Amino acid sequence: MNTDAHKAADLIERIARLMQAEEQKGHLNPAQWEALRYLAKANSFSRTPAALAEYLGSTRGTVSQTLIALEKKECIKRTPSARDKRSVDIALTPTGQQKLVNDPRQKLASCIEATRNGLSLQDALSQVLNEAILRNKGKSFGICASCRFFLRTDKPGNAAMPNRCGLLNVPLSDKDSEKICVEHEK
Amino acid sequence: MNTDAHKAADLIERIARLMQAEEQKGHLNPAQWEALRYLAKANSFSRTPAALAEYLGSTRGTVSQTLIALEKKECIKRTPSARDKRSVDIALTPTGQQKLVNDPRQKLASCIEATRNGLSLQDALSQVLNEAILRNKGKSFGICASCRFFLRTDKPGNAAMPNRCGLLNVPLSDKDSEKICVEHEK
DNA sequence: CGTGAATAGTATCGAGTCGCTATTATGTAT
DNA sequence: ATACATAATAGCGACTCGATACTATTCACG
Repeated sequence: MNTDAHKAADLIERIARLMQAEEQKGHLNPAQWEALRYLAKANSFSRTPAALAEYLGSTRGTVSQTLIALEKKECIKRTPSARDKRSVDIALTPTGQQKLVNDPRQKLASCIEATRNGLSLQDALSQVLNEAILRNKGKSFGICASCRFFLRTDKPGNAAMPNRCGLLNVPLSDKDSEKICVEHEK
Repeated sequence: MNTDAHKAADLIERIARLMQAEEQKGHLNPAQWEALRYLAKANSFSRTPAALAEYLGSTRGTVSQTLIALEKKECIKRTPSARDKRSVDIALTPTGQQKLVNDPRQKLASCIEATRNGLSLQDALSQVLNEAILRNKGKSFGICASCRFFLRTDKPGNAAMPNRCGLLNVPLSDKDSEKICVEHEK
């Protein structure tokens, strides 16, 4: 049993492992990098320990520890949520944002660029991810603009917040609409 | 900066992470799974701690610990090498081989199969890996038959060992010729 | 041919991940 | 009002991983 699919699975894991070896070299480790990246592109409803755990396929306990480490390194700031008093809002600090400028992932991206296959690779991989999410009943973490709850309300009188989330019933700026969300559904 | 290549890099790491979450569930963890898989497909010259460390992009110290854990679980057996008295030969035990039958990686392979993109994905990813290896001056770990040191000697009188490795100067069976090797060069 | 340098592997330490099992605090449903 | 669900964290044990130090071989070259 050594199909193309198996070989491709092999390659995904091997590339990811070499990538992670790269990430380990700095002051942040792979889990911390992934958390930082997530926080940078998630909307405010999704910047919570629970959502991050879901995204990483991990547990709240583990993520809690990762966040403690990141806070100690002053990359993030945790504040009690106003919406839900059980919950915690996470925000990147300037230090955290600065880290992402030198994200080691860029090395992988540049290798992909060199093969000139980026677009087709992205397409094929997102199909694989969709399939995996479907099977694991996981969340898709798509951007708001592609969500079934997304409402484009284009009122001229409200240019700053032209859209809404129909699930949480909150206004969304154009910028928010391009961020990823825990509640995203196709 | 959010090119196709960046998105593809994102996807590789995210898929790998979900995969690793799957692997964590069993009695073996991701590093141990990768080691087991490597040992199953590496030729005997390549089943050493040093080669495994190179393959994983890790260090000898770390790999040494992983191997201790795997030996405790009776998945592998370590024996002093006859060739080089500093070195250690690693072999899978029947228990170790049995583990691989239920390799959680098969879930990923089956997701890839479902997209019917296995072949092109394999092709694109191996280009990326080659590029990454090139840049990191890493080893390619290809199969013997594709190596510049590989000699096909097709003597009728030696059907069991029809080939040779020109670097290590040893005979190779057809089966050996399909295994991966630390010394592989294109 | 012998000696110094490179190499193979291991031990050990500290920081951190990760699954697991509480535990506390808060929300929700009946 | 009470039971149940959910958000987060604390603490435990096994393990990874980088770094450093150490032993045993092997190799290169003068």
